[in-house]
Amino acid sequence: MSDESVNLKTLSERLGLSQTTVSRALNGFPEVSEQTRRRVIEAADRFNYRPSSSASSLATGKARTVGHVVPLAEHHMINPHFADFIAGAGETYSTHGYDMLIRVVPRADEERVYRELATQKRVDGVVVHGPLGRDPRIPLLQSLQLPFVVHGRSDYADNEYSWLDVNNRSAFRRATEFLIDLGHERIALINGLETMNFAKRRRKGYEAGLTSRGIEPEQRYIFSQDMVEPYGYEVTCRLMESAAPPTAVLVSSILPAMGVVRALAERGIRPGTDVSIIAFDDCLSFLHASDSERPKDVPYFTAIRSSIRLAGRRAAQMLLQQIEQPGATRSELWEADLVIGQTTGPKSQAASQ
Amino acid sequence: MSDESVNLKTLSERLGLSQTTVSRALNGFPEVSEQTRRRVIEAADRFNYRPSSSASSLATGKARTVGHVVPLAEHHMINPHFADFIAGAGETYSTHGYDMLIRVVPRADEERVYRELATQKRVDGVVVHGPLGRDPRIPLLQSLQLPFVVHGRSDYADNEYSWLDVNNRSAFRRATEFLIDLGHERIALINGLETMNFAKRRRKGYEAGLTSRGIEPEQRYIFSQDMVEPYGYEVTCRLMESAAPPTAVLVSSILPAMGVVRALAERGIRPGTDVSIIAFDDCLSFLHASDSERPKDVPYFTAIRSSIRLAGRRAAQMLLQQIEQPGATRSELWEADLVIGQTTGPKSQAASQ
DNA sequence: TAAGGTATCCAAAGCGCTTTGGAAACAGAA
DNA sequence: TTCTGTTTCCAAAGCGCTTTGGATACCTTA
Repeated sequence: MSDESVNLKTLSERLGLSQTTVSRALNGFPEVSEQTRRRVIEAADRFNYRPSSSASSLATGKARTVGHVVPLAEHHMINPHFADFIAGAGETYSTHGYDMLIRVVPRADEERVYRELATQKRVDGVVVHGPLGRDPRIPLLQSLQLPFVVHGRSDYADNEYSWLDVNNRSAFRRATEFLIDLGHERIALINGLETMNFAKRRRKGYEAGLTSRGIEPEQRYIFSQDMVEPYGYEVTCRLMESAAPPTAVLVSSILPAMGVVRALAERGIRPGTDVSIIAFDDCLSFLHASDSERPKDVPYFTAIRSSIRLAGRRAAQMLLQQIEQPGATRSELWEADLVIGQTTGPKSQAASQ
Repeated sequence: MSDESVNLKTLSERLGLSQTTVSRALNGFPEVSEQTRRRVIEAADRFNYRPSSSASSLATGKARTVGHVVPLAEHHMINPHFADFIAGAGETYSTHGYDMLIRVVPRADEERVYRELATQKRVDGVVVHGPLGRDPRIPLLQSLQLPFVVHGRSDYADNEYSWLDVNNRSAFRRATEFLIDLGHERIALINGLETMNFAKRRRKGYEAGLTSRGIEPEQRYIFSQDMVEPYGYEVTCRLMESAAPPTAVLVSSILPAMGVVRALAERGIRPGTDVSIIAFDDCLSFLHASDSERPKDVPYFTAIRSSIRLAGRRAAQMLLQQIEQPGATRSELWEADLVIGQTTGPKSQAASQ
């Protein structure tokens, strides 16, 4: 079928054409007749020709690759939400002929890695994950002139950059008010680490919800940690042993929420009946039924929902757009949906005493 | 500090040396004096010089990149275990100066993508995820001469290739026998999709365990689906409503196992006391406490445990080794640990009637 | 002193592609 | 017929690196 390696040179020789013409025919330039173009394309896939990516990116200066630098947390936890975001972004890249480059590095090496990616021209742009309060990566990338999109936001009032975020504040405020309207007053917040910007905004929303209904936020109901299952479990155990256990909890992710459910189950406390739970649901694929065709019945968790996979898709689109026509920074703020499931209900009589 | 773009040419001009010498100094060749080498290295990082990756891979023919092709299932589920595997592999790549390239593509495009990666010389090797019974990717990659390591195994008796796998059969056999020795007889298997090779081996192990103790496997206790949380929930609901509900369940992943717990909790059935559960635990980071320093107390799930993150690390090492000295295929079969937690116990009297 | 080794360095030829600046061929217009 | 404009193609110069095949200087040794 095909020989060793067909490159532009051998292909053009076989066709009796110059490399220029073949290259132009394949890349859709107008200065080649339709007839030869067809001939070239036909030969190209008969000989299974694919341009060497390193050669073309050397020649063009474009890598047709975007980078994702994922910091390795101290305890080597990798954010579980990451997989779905990556899946979404990856779909977009694939359909646009881009590749995804991932570097897993310790926090301390991040800056070096971004510098490397930029000066090596390894990637045409990057997606920034998990922005901090005033994230140093943002000015860094700006100074490196590397296009980027932030998934989330950082607190730079004066600084224009592209981001895609969920309105965490309003989502948590609405959820809190929803619980209060059900009669709940002692509402716990099981939040993520507040070094993450989104966690801070979520607490703000929660507090705004409480104070809007005349309830004073209390420190003993607020928790902040890595969003893993055992965290939800342990916090709930402690809360339920405490003097005035909450009648509702607001949880920053489905993962700790499952821990909450487990802790309650051990104590015979029924979610939705005895204690209400609202979780932030990133629509992680492994927590949802895989046959998406089936008509949805009432979901288990009452949740504030926003698909992280769609976010990945959209963030990737925004980045590609920015790469292809530089300069235009654009941002999007998504509202999350409040979806009523089985884990919320009016404050129970038992708990109210 | 530094000008526009420093490349080999400008750097060597500033140093008053040839490109050859500078290149050799930086790449540790012996034919350059230690003195000039130091001078070159010092200048290189003063000017923030980094060789263009496309140029060097064009010149050397090596991409210093490994590929992971992740197939997009029909229902767009991305395997949750994937994130931790990738994290492990990514660490290894980073410390060895390799990059990780990920392509998320529909199943139907996989072959084309592998061909592309190989003929473009985009990557030096690939990791194959989730091998099927007789996975066509294996002969394909062999014919493409692209180094690869399979995470898992495929059923090619005659065919030598590198793989890294957990001994799923023995793990599930041991777990089954453990349950039988606790007095259980009606043991359900909540398995993954049997198109995946590992799921088949797990069922074999389960059946071997049963028959070794004189129990006939029964179809009604065996389930096979995508390993998501709702799957465990629904199957358990059905099982518990059935005429002869199992007194123990063996679950192929922690994710459906959480669904099992949820279904039991709803019915007031206590795991470990009324019904025993053993789950296969890939040590997913988001299900474990993030402070790994803390002395472990008894884990919640009794589990057959094997860290998928370590597997990722090891698979990456094996691949890099194979890339750097081609030809040597090597394989490893890991035994999983049976870790006793709180979800197993002797068959309860209530259930035995 | 000359011959032979060795330690340093360099010019130039690729790697496989894109793209600039024509050239050739052919058409229609003067 | 000659001139201008189009269409279609090409030769050659990069892109930034590695690497081959010397060259040059500096020591040894006979």
